[in-house]
Amino acid sequence: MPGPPVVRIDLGSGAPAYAQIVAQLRALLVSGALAAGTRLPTVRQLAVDLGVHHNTVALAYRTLAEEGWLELRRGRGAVVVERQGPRASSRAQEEFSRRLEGLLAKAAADGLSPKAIVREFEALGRKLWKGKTP
Amino acid sequence: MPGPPVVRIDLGSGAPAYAQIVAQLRALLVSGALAAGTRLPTVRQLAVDLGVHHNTVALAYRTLAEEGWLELRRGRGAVVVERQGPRASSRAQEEFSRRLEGLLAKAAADGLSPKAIVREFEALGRKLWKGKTP
DNA sequence: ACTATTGTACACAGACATTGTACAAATATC
DNA sequence: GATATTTGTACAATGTCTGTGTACAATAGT
Repeated sequence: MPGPPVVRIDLGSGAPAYAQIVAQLRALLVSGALAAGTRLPTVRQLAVDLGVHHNTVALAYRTLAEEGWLELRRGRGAVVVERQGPRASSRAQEEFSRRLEGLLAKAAADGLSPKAIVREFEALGRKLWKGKTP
Repeated sequence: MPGPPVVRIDLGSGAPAYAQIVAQLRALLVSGALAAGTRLPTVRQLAVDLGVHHNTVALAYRTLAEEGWLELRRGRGAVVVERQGPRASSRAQEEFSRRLEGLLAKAAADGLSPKAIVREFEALGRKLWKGKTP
């Protein structure tokens, strides 16, 4: 039986390390790959794996805890909890729309074809909603 | 005859102002809404419109100039030029994949339904490739 | 020629990201 | 049960990033 899925970050990507950790763990949480009850690696363990300071991982965990994904307790660790997502706000909708537009434009500017972009989108969609809301 | 399309940024969105300007202008450039030969507003004019410092706009313009979209000259202004986009690198492909995954997961976590997400994706696709590469 | 316009250079202030270090709460060991 | 270990947290220090104030350089207009 495998341990929890691994996180890999890309230093030198511009994006802050803690934000990359948050983004990747959130993807695993949304997809259900990290189900309620799962215990995450300790902040120090994951920090060593990624080559960053444990406070950087701690900040990522705290961010996810504030979103309702994790429960954090000293001495125990980080555990995934049941979570009822919020209702979609128009704020979130607009934010998503603008960020997606920027991302697609950047991809096109970098030479990715519309076909390749659509393919990637569909692949990620299957990955994220793997049997959740088909 | 209308002037060039307007840019609107959202301070308090977390994203840096100059990055928002870059992202929105790049979207207009990719879609062809800003064609070669078009003259952009001066850095000071756009800065006043957006409520930021002109050096902030200048940084955005310089970023787009380095990507090959604009030609900048003192006294003249910023003009859109013909641009041959690069071939897609695997680096760009991976970058896009990870950013898109993070964005989709964030949207899902914020309560957006898969249906709403797909709808937005298709709408933006039509907007960005309006008659370019169908 | 001279003035106005326009992008640029550079130093400064504040916010943010990461780290070093020490601490507090829970658990494991004996 | 006392004690050591494990685990998340608090906080200051440092370097980087963002945005601004101000002055300058190059082009255009008169």
